[in-house]
Amino acid sequence: MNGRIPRYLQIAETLRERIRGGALARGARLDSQRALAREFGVTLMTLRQALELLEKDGLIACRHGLGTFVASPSIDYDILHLRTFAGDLSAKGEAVETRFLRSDFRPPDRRVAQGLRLRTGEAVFVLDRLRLVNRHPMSYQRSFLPAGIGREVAKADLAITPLRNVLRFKLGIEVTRARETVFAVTLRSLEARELGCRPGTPAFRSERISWAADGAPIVFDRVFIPGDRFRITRELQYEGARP
Amino acid sequence: MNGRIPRYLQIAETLRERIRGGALARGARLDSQRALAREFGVTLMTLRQALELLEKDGLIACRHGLGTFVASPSIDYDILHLRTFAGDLSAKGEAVETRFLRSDFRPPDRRVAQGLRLRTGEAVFVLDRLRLVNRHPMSYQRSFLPAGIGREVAKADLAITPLRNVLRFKLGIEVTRARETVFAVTLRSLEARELGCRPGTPAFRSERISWAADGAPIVFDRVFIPGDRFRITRELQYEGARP
DNA sequence: ATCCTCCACTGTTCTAGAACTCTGCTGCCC
DNA sequence: GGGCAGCAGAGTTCTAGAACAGTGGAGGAT
Repeated sequence: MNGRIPRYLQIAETLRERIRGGALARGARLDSQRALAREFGVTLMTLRQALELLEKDGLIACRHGLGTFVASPSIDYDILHLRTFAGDLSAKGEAVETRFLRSDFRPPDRRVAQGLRLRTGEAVFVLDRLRLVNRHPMSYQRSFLPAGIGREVAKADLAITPLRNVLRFKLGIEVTRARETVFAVTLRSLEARELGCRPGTPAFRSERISWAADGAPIVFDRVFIPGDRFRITRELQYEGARP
Repeated sequence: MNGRIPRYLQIAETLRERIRGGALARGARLDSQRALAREFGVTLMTLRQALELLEKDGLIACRHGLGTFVASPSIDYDILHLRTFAGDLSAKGEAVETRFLRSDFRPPDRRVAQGLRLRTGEAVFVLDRLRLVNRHPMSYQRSFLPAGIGREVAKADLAITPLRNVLRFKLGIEVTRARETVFAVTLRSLEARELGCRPGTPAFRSERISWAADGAPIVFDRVFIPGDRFRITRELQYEGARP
């Protein structure tokens, strides 16, 4: 029956804001623990409780004798969870934003044509988007849709409406199955430019095909995510002998 | 240059022993934090540091106003994809071969030291192996083990005995839990040479920590897999209403 | 120039309390 | 009997220090 928030949680939140807001750049060193304790008017123990929280979240890294540093943001993606990428991120309290770049009708490459089961010569609707987490580019996503669906989708304002919602509410299409394949690649100049990194940067390339209930392929997504901003995590449990 | 072990680590180890040894049954309530602090002759703060460790390992659960309880080991049987990412490809009917490269005792880097919960200065047993599929190098694997375990493991003929079997049958250690994290990287010259590709080749780097039933870290595996030889695939099923 | 020792600064561990909240029970009051 | 106030005992948060331990640089010795 009490709205009281522990001091160390408040401090953690304040520091989190500073990092998120850019007041503390990645790799920067925070003030010493003693200085921060003075600034917040708490003891070392209390401040350290706050830091431990941030460290557990991977936002900072403490190094004995050196200082406390802002970790380069790397987002964990639990591959066993079925949530969409954006959903996973927003669940972690990050500010996720999708920026519409451009759309077009174009002939697909062979992988896309095969994935969407198109006849040769059939054009597809191409949709380029950029996902930002905490205002930093996180992934460059190019989606391909069959021309028939694409023509309907193109009428919607994709700058504000999520593609999934357009499919579900305007077209009544429900995605029920998907297959995702992840490759390790290096970025080429086009993707690197959009993501603000150098060509040759290591990255994940994810390709996902989504099917409707009737088995018709709906979307082919191709996503590029720089390796320094992302990682895939799995927790494994082995059954068997136990104490 | 110091074998000193913090008091809270010693206490955590003692409690771990009690749980492992059956002195504390699952679901049993531990003595109150104040009583335990008295018993070990430390302050509440120090004792709580020990409890936090055990809680993070999932061995105990603290409940405000009620007490501290030995966690009942909850096994997730619904996670059925237990095959490790970098692990056995043999199930796919490929001719898999493991080539022993070298082993050594060496000081670990920071990531390894942290993952294995080592004190600085403590050396680890390093084991380098190459996995070949159809006689082609597939992954370069470097495993790190705590020195105590490593000394026993080093006595085995690792060129012919799988590490997992050495742990299980010679040391009686059963891995019950693991966490795997996958990064996108480019290969550096050492790994590239072993794998027979050019430096700068895009690759997956997988890091896995494996824990025994009592929560002790056993192995830190670091695996490099060139991107042109491997990819991760997963099937997703969406059922009914989803977020 | 090179090595080494020392030192300042950093994070880390710990003491000895005090006051707080949360939970379940007990006993009073109706 | 039913409800509710209070209480005891549990975990939680916090103070104000002190001492320990790892790092890297400054300055002296060689």
